[in-house]
Amino acid sequence: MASTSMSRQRKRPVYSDSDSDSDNEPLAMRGPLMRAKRKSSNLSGSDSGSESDQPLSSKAKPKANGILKAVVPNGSSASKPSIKKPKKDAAPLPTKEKLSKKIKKEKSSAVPTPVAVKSESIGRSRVKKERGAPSPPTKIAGNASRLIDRKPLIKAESSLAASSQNGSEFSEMEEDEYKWWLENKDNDGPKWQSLEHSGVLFPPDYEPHGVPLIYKKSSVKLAPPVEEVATFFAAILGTDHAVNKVFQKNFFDDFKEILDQHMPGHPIMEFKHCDFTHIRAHLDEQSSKRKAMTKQEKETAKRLKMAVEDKYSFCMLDGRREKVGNFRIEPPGLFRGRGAHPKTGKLKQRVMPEQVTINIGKDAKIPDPPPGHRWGQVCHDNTVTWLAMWKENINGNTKYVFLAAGSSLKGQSDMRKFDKARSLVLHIDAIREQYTKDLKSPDMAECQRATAMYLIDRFALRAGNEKSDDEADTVGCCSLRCEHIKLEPPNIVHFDFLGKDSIRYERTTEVDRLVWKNLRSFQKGKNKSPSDMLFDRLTTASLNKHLQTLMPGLTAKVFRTFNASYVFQKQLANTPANGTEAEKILAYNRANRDVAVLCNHQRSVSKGFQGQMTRIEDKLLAVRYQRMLLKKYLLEISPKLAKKRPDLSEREPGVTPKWIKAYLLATCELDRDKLKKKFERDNEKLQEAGEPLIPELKLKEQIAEINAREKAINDGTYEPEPPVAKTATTDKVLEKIDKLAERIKNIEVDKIEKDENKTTALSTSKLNYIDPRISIVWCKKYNVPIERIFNKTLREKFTWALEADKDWVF
DNA sequence: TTTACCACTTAGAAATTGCGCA
DNA sequence: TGCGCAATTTCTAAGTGGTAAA
Repeated sequence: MASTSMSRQRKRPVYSDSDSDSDNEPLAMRGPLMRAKRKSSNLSGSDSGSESDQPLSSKAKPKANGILKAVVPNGSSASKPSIKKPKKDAAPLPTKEKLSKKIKKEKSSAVPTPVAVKSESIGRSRVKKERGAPSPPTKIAGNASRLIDRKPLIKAESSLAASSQNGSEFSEMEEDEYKWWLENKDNDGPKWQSLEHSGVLFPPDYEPHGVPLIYKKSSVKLAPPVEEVATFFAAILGTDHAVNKVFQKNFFDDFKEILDQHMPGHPIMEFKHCDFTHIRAHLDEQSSKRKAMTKQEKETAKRLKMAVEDKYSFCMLDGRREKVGNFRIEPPGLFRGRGAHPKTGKLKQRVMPEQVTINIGKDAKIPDPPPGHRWGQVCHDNTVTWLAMWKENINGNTKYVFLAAGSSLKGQSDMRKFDKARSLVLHIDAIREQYTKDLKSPDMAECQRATAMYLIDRFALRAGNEKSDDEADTVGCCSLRCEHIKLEPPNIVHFDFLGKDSIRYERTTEVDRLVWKNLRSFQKGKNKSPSDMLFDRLTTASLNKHLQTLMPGLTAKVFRTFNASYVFQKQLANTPANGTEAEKILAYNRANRDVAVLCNHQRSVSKGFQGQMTRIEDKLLAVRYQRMLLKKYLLEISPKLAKKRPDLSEREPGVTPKWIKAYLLATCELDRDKLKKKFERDNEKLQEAGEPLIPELKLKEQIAEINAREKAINDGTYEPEPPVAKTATTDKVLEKIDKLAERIKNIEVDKIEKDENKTTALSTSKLNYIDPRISIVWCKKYNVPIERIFNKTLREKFTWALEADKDWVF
């Protein structure tokens, strides 16, 4: 909304095709997999899977050998001399002229004049003051208003203290929305003026269960602190961690230490003789008990939990109630490092109040530490946003308690992030021109920097800070080693390395020929071995320092946000304007998926995936079969329709005689089971009521009917009944057929989406990289309710973007 | 200039909740 | 009404990038 960049002249980046086969768009997203999946789609509409209909003006076509070929924006090969100039108006971004109009419009709304802002949450209006002035006291109903309207806001008898005395008063206050985005909030300077909160919530003390560890087939009763650690291991049995040798070793080293300390003279010497299964059985039993609780018991437990957490859930920031994020101190457990983390399995110790620093307003009441304890430190630092912090014992990292994602502080920072990425639109042409020039630089540092910038810009690579030996061996752009790329002339690069969270980045693509030559020279440099740094004259710090000279505030990570949002906006142009809501959402999710592929956001395939796909397939065929029966019946009662509606004579794909037989037989099996269950249930009820039971003969009769049906199916004499009342008119049958058609379409969309999302996680890009205003504007344009694409959490996180004008572009 | 530290964002997995279907 | 699956939420590890200290 009130973007800082709006007053400047905005221009669309020009995607030029240089002689050095430069293709100025992120390429990484154009994987062969994606194309193949698209091709498998049999849906109509603009995103039908036809290559020519594909969204990217610059598409990668998998070559016969599976190599991804980089192509220029118009779709032709970048490496071929016959490159067509990209049509500058083809991109979804508006023209310069339109933009300047838009800017004028935005300019006028960028500086918010005092306006009456309607509070959506409670339907009241209030008048916002001019920006820069302090926020007005928030008007809040009932007791709460007493707490908030007071001036000065926080005194010895603080609002929070008052609220915490009577439980949830504080958090039940009626909320009045504070539209911080209508103010021009300064990034520098203090983050808050006053801050009240209730501190942090500690995990409960350990309660021993007394289940022994089995060592060399003998029971060993463990001392409670030892039992606790053994129970941590029992809890991870069945996961990959439990069989990871490093995890086992690290765990056992720490376990042994606890054993030596609390049970001197214990017999436990080797991990391989430890049997945690009894403890695990106990945990499973506990879990089953929890699951078996009645609805009411569950509700009571939930209410009790909420009552305890209530006071920690909210804080008062500058007199406004804000949600706290992770107010819980992390419980002790085993460190689950990702990938090949050398410390995985080590014991994460219990955090004591004495280790915790509380950050709170000077005038606020300091929350009470748990009885018998004191806080490590209390500070009043308003230049930071955290409410509490402590150091964990595994890596010595600091853990912070921050406000929730939907809070004003996080929202402001988010909006700034996207505005910054958006302002890169204005600089990207010059930046690309500059680094393309620098690719030829005789200065090695400059040449490496330009090459790295190309990779960061085109493949959305992370910066790649250096890491120490006691972390997993993962890399980003600047920390790539020679072994992470393989070069194939004239310009093909195979990337294969582990990125953040040890997620594999594996991609084969064409690059600019100069980039390829540079990479070869960096790789084959003097005495370089595979484990040497590819960019040995480059650091993230030096790269970012250079980026700052190109655009204020520009760092390597801004390219990821910029490219993600830009690609997303562009791909959304493939939304079928006249499609159904499901088809529009499919197009939306596909654009989202393109971004996720670009950013390499992966997820592991869930265990039951194949089974789920088979079930969807079965469901689809079953509905098709129903439609087939209806069509057949309709032509029997109205043979004249055959000419008018040739579709009624069309075969249902996949519904073969073999499938029909198997399906009908499976139905018999299912029906028998159902009958038996119903019979038992009914009789149980009758017995409870003291009424006469249904005789078993009745059940046997019904089962005999099913058996006869089964025999007829096997004999090939079975004639299925049409799934419609015999009295139904032709119109009624037609109506039913149309309904089934819609159902089939929906199942097909589900199936395609499920398959396409198998290994790609869409949520990360949606949450962190795609400017939410693009989605909101899309919803307005295509008349899709925002709830269909943003869940409650996302809507809360992106409240600042909800009012984006329908003409807004990234 | 390098290193350590700090504050924050980004990330996938796991846990929990909700919902549709038989 | 219960079950299975999907969606959502929670959890916390693992990044980035700025700055102060060595």
